[in-house]
Amino acid sequence: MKLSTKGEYGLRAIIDIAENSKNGEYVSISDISTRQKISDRYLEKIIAKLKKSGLVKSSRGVNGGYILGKDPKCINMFDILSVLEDNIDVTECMDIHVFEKCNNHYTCKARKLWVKINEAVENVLKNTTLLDMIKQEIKKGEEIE
Amino acid sequence: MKLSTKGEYGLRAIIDIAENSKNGEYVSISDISTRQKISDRYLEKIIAKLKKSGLVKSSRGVNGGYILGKDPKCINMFDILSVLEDNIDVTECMDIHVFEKCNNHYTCKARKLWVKINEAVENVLKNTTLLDMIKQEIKKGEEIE
DNA sequence: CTATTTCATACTGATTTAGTAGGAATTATA
DNA sequence: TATAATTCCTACTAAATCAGTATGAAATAG
Ligand code: FES
Ligand code: FES
Repeated sequence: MKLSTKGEYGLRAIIDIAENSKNGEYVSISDISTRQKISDRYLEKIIAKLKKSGLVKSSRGVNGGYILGKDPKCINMFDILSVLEDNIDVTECMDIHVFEKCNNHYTCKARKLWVKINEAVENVLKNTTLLDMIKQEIKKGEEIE
Repeated sequence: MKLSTKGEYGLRAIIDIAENSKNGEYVSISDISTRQKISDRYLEKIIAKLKKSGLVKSSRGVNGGYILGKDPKCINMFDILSVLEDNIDVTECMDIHVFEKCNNHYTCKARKLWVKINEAVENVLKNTTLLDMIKQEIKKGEEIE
């Protein structure tokens, strides 16, 4: 039940972009990779997916890099992770294309749980925006730290 | 973000046991494997985990097999899946033992999402009992099928 | 022109997954 | 007591996936 590093690194990367292109500056892979301590070659490949989906836009050449493709409050976690992860469902049999795999799709009791888990996860993902992730939460009593 | 077959098969197996040992009869691996269409050798290994954790009890020899170790309403999905899956958290860094892995555990913005997902999944798992899974739901309008 | 950057494609070692295999121990029943 | 049915225990393995490398072309600012 684990996310791949693509999902993990990719989310960290887009958060990094959101935080570091505040003045319209492009954020380069090398910057992200040093800040996030992730292999730059690997990051390239991961960010390519974000690019392809339109979640980020790019500029080549000197001072190039990436910026968000949309307003951070219009990007939610489901958008991001479904691009990064090959599939986001808990089991194969949740995928309509492989529904024959199960011995008895329609009566299978286990299926009820997969549905519930999927719903719960999707609910979190769709209701959490990129803005939610980057905004500072001011909580009382935390000044001490 | 996918469950392993251990989790999938294991849950189907314990549901099968719950449904087929109604009169105190032990349910054998070969019965489960033919009903569920899962390799019996593989099932052996999976059910061994359930046995070890006390979720099922076994009897060797002729007419042997497995029965539930507890009342199905006292077994929840978290109990079952945490025994079957090596880890149930969405990312490594949710594991306290590997918290150094993250570049900055305390300020990492991505972490907020991992926490939310984990909470949502745990909530479903802990609030769904084995009894919930096996009981027939009578819904109006389904007699037609 | 040159340095810097993304973009595209192919390759690879390590790890994990999903099983298999062989046989010992236990038990009901005839 | 012999036998068949069952769990139990440990080791092995082929295939797939993961995580990352490698190479170099294309674009662009200065
Ligand atoms: S529907 Fe896939 S496990 Fe049953
Ligand atoms: S705490 Fe693990 S990704 Fe940040």
